[in-house]
Amino acid sequence: MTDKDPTQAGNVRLAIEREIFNGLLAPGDALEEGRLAGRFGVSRTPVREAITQLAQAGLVTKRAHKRAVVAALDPETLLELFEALSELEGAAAFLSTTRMSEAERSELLAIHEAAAKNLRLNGDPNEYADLGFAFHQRIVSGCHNKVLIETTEWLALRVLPYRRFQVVAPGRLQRNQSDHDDIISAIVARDAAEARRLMQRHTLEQGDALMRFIVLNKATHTDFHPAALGKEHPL
Amino acid sequence: MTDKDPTQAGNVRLAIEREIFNGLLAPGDALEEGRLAGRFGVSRTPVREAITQLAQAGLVTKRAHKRAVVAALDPETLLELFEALSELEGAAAFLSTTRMSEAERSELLAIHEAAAKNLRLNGDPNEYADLGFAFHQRIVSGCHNKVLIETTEWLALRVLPYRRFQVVAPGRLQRNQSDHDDIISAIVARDAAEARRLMQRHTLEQGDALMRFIVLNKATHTDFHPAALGKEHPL
DNA sequence: TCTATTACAATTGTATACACTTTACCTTGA
DNA sequence: TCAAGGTAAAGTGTATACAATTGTAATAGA
Repeated sequence: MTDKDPTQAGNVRLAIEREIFNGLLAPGDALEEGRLAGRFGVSRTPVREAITQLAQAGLVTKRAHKRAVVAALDPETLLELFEALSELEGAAAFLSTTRMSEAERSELLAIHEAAAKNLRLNGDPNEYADLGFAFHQRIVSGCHNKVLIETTEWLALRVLPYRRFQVVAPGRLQRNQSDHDDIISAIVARDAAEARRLMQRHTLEQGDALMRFIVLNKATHTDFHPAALGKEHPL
Repeated sequence: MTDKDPTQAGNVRLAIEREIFNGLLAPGDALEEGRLAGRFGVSRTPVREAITQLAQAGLVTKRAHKRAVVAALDPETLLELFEALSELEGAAAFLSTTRMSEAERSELLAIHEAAAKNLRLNGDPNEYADLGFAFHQRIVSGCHNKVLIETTEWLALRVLPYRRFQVVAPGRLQRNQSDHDDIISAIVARDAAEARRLMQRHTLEQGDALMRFIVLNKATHTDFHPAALGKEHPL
């Protein structure tokens, strides 16, 4: 357990969050307070508090007197999430174009080039996914608006368990990289409006690609479980 | 207490929320669990759960072993909130222009005209404020994207205690109404891009106007307390 | 055999008790 | 008088016990 947060409720919250992202807890799984309490060696109280926080964050759904379950995103909500996210990331790109410090800009460029190199040399797709995530994250944080950053990351958190699997679609990596190329160009040219337009379209297309992948594979939520997906798709 | 939500934690949460918006609880005020429990006639447990939810929503801040306090928005954060909100409301306006049903559009027009009439006849400013809020709210809900709607309302909630006082600035009402005029025109003309641009600028200017009002009056957060403001500004 | 009703088990919601941390005040010394 | 330390009071964090609600399964009736 992490020792960063002094309160057990916080630790439990992080632990559950981690299990959701790892896939140990898949969307749809029930979160029983008693069982979790036993598993983490605490009483139900901090577990309950952790679940309350996660519910407010949208990662789990919770109705009165019913078991909390890991939020299962139906396709419609998933699309809505990406649409909203695309607007926020587009806005962030717009602001970042003029607000990023020189250091931030060069760091973003370094990440982009590392991703390009990874792609050229057929590197680890997992590493490429991480670099892609870092790319988005840096553009968002570059807008220097804490509220906007928090809000964007809040939404990104909810699609994170799904977003990882977009890269398995054929040709997605190249398309992704060329999108990033264009976005970088706009930022370097200080064309904020163009950066917004490209970033928004890019994120929206990520969502569409993921949706296609889901529909084509008739995949249910649990199929995204890393344990169930790991063998077929060496991500 | 509302009987809609069967759980007491939910009731307490709504009650505290209401007190924050009413001004009974001003930004900076401490939320003591024991005292609130006594006041609402419940134990500390549901109160604590309610506070956890409010903290996650950003309405109160809470650190380990310290008393939770109603979130006090410093001017910088307030500006950031309006900037983020302007992007979201702009995006909603863009989408609503093409997605609103005919019924929704005519309802929006009705609200707008009621506001115009109120202004022409020097009606109750309080009613005008409500109509203005409804105007924004309808444009947001018209985008038919639940995630975007929730996110926008989540941010709007945080500025709500402050947003009401913008109208006291001289000439704000007329300017506000003419902005709404232009937005309506763009929506009626199905010019989504223009609707976005106008809506975004409008919300951003609302924030600026509020900021000016704050700075000019050297107002601290508690000065926004309705009880302290009510006499001077017959809102 | 199927359906509905009822009793019971499992789980959540709330209250209370206790431990730990922080805060405030008071004492004590210079 | 003021600073420093300590002690008590207040408040939060957690555990446990109990109440209330829901899911479930078994039984009775058609």
